[in-house]
Amino acid sequence: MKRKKTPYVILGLLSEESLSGYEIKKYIDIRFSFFWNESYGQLYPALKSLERKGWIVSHASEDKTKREKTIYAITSLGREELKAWLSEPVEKESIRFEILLKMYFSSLIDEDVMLEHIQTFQKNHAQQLMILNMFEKELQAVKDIDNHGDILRVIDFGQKVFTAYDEWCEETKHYLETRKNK
Amino acid sequence: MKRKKTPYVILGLLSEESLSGYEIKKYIDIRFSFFWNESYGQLYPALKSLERKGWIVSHASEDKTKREKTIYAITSLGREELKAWLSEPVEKESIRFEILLKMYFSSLIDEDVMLEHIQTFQKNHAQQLMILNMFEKELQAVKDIDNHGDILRVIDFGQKVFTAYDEWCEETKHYLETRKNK
DNA sequence: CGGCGCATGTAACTTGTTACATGATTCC
DNA sequence: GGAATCATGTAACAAGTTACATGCGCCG
Repeated sequence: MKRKKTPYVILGLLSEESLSGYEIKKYIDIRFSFFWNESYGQLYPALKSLERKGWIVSHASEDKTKREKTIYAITSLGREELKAWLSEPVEKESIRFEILLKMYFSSLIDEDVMLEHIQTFQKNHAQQLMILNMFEKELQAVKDIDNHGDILRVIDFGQKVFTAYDEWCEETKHYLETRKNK
Repeated sequence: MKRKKTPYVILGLLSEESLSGYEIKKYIDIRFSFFWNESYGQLYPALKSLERKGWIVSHASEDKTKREKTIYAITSLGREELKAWLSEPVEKESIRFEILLKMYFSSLIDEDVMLEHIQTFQKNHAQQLMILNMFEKELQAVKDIDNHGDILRVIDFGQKVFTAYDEWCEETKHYLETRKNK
């Protein structure tokens, strides 16, 4: 059974600090983007639903000089539910790599087109790897965060995987170049 | 804009040989499982829709000793559409790694529970890697398939990535063990 | 003759994306 | 004053999963 996971990302982030919906989205886009994504269409309704269940509570922002926003805070019930979910087995992820599908059937198209695809894929992920390396450096500077080590482990996952991608791209480009010249 | 990709997997497989819906599903489950998946709920309706568009045609199986099945074959129009899709840029994949989300917030739960998660994740992917290694050996034995090299490239992707996963798991297990004993 | 795999399908549901709307505030 | 970003939302749509139904053919 596929369980909705949006509520738990929200709970996770709110377990660290109270945030508005907009801030949660920002947070996910910046920190989690390499392994997670959420759209507003999922996020805002999920916040409403979590509040109805009593897992989170909202209050207006205090800084009256700025535009008011709705800040959400986790409740102790929400914290319990989060812990319960964290303890549950990880569901099998269903991944779809369009690039591999195209590579698999690439004999049907021009090598140069496939090379273009690989090039773009490689560039995109090199970019992501760079960002991760930056994050890692930043994190190593400030060691006072409590889940410092856990975050570094998550970043390391990205670094390992994106490095693997890069190597694959290099080899595959070479393969396609060779195939082209015969 | 997110385009449905099920039709193109079907077209791809049918570009190699004519198959029934059931066979297509089998094929994807076995050969593509590490980077793609389809459910019958997507597959059968997609076949109907592709036939209506004239991208594929169906005919009853010939072997009358066995139970009849509907075999689909790609049309030249379908082949053109497949090629057109293969040439289009690869869309950004939206990946969600539940294991990383749980790792990120793992300070909230017992180390042993998280270790269990990692253990399972590692075991599952080690299994997949083994299967890929098997496939690779099989493929290297029979070199007469036309897109032999492309398939090997796809397999290599899986091998690289799953090896990266395994290393990450080892290091993360070690990290959690250390964290546990302090 | 019972169970498993072959074979095809669909309805109900859940999940996720996109596009749009609205208006405030900030920065140049 | 106009563009960008902050901030919150929703309706319509698209995509994907699950659970179920049905029946054949083969093997032990």
